[in-house]
Amino acid sequence: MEKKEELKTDNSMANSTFSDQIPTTFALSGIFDMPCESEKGSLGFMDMLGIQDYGSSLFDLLQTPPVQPQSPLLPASTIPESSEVVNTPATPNSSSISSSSTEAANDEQTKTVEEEEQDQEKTKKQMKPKKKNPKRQREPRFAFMTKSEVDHLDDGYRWRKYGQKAVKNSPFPRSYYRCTTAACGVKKRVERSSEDPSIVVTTYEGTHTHPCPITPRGSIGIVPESAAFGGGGGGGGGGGASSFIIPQSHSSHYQHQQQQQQQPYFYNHTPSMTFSTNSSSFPIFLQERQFCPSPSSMLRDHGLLQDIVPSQMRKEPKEE
DNA sequence: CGCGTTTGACCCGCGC
DNA sequence: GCGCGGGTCAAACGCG
Repeated sequence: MEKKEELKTDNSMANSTFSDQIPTTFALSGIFDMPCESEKGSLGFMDMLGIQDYGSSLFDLLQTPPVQPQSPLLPASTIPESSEVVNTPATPNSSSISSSSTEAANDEQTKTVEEEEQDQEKTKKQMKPKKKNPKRQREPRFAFMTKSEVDHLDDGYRWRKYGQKAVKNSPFPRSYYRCTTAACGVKKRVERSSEDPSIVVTTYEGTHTHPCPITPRGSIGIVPESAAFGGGGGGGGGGGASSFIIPQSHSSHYQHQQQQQQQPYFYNHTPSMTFSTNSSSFPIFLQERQFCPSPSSMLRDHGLLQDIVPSQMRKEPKEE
């Protein structure tokens, strides 16, 4: 009962129009989980940021003391709370590297005969395509934290909620979303930080196999904040969510790098992955695992990674 | 009627 | 082997 109320409240937030729920400040971070085998070889910007491997638990991440007392990208004066939390990469000591989140990335796989039998045995049990595949590969994952009142951030795609679970050690539930586009198996998890309820942790998993339904492929890229605010999310019907704009012009560091590199933040099939900013929010991307050592593969498909991560940050790791 | 959400049940992996 | 926690399914329900 109480739980129900809680969830209702949660939903009400998510369903609110982003216009009145629009967060004034966004602080972001990202987690990448590439289905690579190499555990230690490659280095991403995770190293650039002095970040260690992340575990699968986002809460571990949130609860981990920051490596950097204060990120130069996040003026604490503006976002005192989030700056601490959001810039909270796992410390070398935070051995929350479970990396064992056995995601059913390939749950679309065909079932084996054995599994069919199992299904039959389980009579009323819903047939689950999940199999005991020891090498279950995970889709690339990207997570970031957002300081927002709204749970479900509108990234331009349409999502359908398919589940919600209570998260241990957290009063807030975790919501599971799936891209509504057929044949697109991208999933998204949204949960609110128990430490700081104002922080929403969104985890994307997989790669969209289609252009953004809201922002056509060609028009995506660097979205002007104002435009993104008014158009990207709002127009999208992404489902009562807040749009978010990746800040660019306000981040001196990023801007500087960008100007130097003259490379856009986003790549082709970028959804309108934009993050709102009030001149005080900065995306901080973290890598959960590591990048695939193959440069070509990186360029080809990074999933959401290539959508969001600045190119210079995605520079292929020097062979180790 | 179509689409999205809610929610309880189920499945699976992991740790003990 | 068992329990726990995370992830998913699908029927029921709500809404436009």
